[in-house]
Amino acid sequence: MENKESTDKNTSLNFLEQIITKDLAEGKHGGRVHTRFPPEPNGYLHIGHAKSICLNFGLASKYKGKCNLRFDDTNPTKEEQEYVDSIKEDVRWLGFDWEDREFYASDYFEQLYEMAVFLIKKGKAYVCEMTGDEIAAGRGTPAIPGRLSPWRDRPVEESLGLFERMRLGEFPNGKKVLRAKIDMASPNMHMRDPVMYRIMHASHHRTGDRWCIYPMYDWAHGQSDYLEKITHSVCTLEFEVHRPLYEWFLDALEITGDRPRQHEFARLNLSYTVMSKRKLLELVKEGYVSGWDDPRMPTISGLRRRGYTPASIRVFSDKVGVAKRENVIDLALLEHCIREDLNRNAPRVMAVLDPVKLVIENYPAGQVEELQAIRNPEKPEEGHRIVPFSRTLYIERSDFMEDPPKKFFRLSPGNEVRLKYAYIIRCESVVKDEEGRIMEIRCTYDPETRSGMGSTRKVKGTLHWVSAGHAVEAEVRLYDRLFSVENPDDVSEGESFKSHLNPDSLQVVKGLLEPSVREAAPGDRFQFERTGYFCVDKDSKPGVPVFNRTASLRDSWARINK
RNA sequence: UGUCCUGUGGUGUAAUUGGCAACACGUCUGACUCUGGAUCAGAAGAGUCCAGGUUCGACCCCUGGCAGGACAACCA
Repeated sequence: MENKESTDKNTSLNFLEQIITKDLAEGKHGGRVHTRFPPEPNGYLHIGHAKSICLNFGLASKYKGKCNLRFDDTNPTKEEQEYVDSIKEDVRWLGFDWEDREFYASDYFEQLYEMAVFLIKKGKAYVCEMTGDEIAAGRGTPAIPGRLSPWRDRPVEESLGLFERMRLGEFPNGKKVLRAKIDMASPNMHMRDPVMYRIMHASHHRTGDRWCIYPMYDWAHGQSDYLEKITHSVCTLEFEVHRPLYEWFLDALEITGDRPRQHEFARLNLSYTVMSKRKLLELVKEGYVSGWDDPRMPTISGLRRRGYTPASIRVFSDKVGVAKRENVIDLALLEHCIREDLNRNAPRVMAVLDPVKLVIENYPAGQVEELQAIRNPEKPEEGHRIVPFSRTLYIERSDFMEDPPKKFFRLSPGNEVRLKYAYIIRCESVVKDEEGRIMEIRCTYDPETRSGMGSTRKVKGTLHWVSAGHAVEAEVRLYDRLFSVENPDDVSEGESFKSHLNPDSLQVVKGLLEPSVREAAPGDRFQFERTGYFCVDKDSKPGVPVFNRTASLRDSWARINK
């Protein structure tokens, strides 16, 4: 029974793996598996792209194949070198290696041009002189067939000549296009004589001004796959309707042997998150966030800055799975993945984010003890850190209650708790200001109970603390979900997704931390004891470190309390 | 009143290709702890969109519905 289950787990393949396994078994592609990750360099990568990256590179490595990085740079007006650089950085950071296979659709412009000439000669493409509006109008609607272009049956030689002159720059933008001659009555809109080339007098981030005609996605993509000998061209569901066209071009080019096949999977959606580049760009441009790498953004760079690890994102992508049905993944799963990673790997540090002073009346003024605290209980081999202890400390305001309910195990008048790594203390009295706000908690300690002394006394609660005279002040940014509703895209007519922005998604507090964080460098991650996981921000200044909250610890007391 | 795709616990993914549904997240109990985190133990929660059919037997096959999504850029 147990054996059966474990075998099941091992043999349980997702649908793409099943396709590949079958292809391999049938001897397709000569036993090769070759995938590609093909971003357009028109923005920053987000967690949805991470899924695609993990999928494509993961499939390749699982089946001992290769995965290319290919920039789909066929629209110079939207693309920039900055994006190319950030994409490369993000893919690398995620832990994937495309080796020497960094390709660009723009590398194939010449070959694509030759292929187009071939199609014209075969009578399968023609130069059309209708305006954009005319083409759109002539295409019809999904239910109504389109009309034939008046240029559809012009002589091959004429199209050939015109196409060459398009390339030479003799015509202004929009004056002519090259269209595939397919079927204006097809129920599939993409088959109604799709545009293959448009005239764009724009300089390209890689080819400069060498070209003024640029291939459309459908024309460039499949052919690029073919030229790179891709076996499995994996893309998202919205390209499903493009597949017949993808096949048509390959057929028209009379490619009969080993050709790429397109397969679609459902893109990732995350609750409390928007994923479209357009919307993310809007948040950036209109200043709702500080930039593409704002720690609240679902971009790879945002998650990185927030403190997510590459491994946690890879694990997430794995747990999310692949299928063809639309999905909305619970943000809690992503959070679970980073907690799991950081709980195991992040060193601990004590921090007080909402401090209240605590004075130990019977502890000698001026005395300082250097206590040993374990760096990471999950990794004892990492040893200890030193934490100074003194008469005046700060504890978390929420760790004290004057009138505690039954199951409150923290500090309250007359009650005892342990200060982590230090002593058992008892609360003797509280000092308040005129408004009744607690200003100071007065305690006594039991000198026999220092950690490691082997005291057998038991208390129900343990508090974390920081020595007032030694604490390091830090800016601590507490992040919460960017949107306050599960599906921000679900808006009523005329409303914007921005109406669902969470006004409390960022709260900045001044925290007090144990002095060991002085050595922390940007990118370092910690678990603040009893609080959550934090990452040192890239903008951190030497004197006052800046921390981003990666995730909070689950507060069971809050759960009991509610 | 077009074509294509998809419907399995709250969420996501499985089910050896026909043998009465498993795993993960989440939720809820409890135990333990020098963090009430972590860990450990346990529970609730779907009978697989609906209706027929084939079959000894259907999440899986067939028929017909229904629901959701994609597609009408010289974007990708």
